[in-house]
Amino acid sequence: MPTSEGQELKRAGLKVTLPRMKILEILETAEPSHLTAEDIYRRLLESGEEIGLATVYRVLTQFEAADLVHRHHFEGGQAVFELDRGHHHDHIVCMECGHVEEFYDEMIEARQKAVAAEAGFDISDHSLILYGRCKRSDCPNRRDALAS
Amino acid sequence: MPTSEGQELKRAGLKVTLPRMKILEILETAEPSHLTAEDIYRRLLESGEEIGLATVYRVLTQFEAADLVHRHHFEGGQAVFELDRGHHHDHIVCMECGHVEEFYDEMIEARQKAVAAEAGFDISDHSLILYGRCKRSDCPNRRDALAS
DNA sequence: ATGTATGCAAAACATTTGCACCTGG
DNA sequence: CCAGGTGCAAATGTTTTGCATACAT
Repeated sequence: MPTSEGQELKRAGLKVTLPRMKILEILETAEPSHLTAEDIYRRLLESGEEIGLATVYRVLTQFEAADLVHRHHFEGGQAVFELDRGHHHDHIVCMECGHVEEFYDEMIEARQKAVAAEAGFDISDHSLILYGRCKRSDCPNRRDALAS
Repeated sequence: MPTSEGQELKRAGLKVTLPRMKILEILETAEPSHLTAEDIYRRLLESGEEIGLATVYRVLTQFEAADLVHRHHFEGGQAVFELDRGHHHDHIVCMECGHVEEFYDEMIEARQKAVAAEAGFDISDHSLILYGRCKRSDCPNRRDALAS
């Protein structure tokens, strides 16, 4: 019985290997869903896998090329990776606790297109990130400050 | 007679030194107005100044803290710096030639605020970058591809 | 003078790459 | 079996830092 991970990999034209399976599995079950390469590496080690950080980067780069994941450059140096679940969205990042919230706004998307057309650009991608503070005390995912 | 650069530095609470003056001057007269630290370093060397790259980074970081400049993280690894001329705007970046165009859209700004409020965030900053291709043949500022 | 800024070289990081070995189909 | 994938270590590219010297006030 082929796993769903295995099928996804084949569909993407990638050989089904253990590192790729494991990394995909981590991305699929990750909570929160935005992880750095090191986050993934650490989780692999924790679950006893002998996978190198270089492989994590290589696999993530392949996944990105295959549109399985997106790479975001939030503030703080490290890129974060997120599984493409088919629904485009933008991000709000809490600079106090690192919590990431997703949103999608039809009007913003439309205005972006209009603005690009006006400027004579063919847009292939965009990045919209709001930085701020979530006022909730139950803020999950507390990690080192992302703030500059 | 104090130069305008000198006054700006004093206003920002920074001691008036030659490296700071020169770097501020480069930022003020830069065309295009988005420069990497290396861009600035190269221009300093070209005009015969003996200023280290480390100093360029230190000064830019201080300028950023003093809100004299903004630091943007376009794709391609290097941060780019831009003088704060008092008018907030977002960016369209051509992935073929690196040309950067600025835009401001009231509706997008308004929607961002609304979205943030809905999510319970206090927004302190945001980053909106559109990536694409400018179709013009007279595309200025041709540099190494920024594309991934 | 005196505390801060600077230059240089070395460190710190995130990420990529070379290469010998291992593995999936 | 054999192309491609992986681990490790070393290289890369950007940005930061330690420290002795130089400078602004």
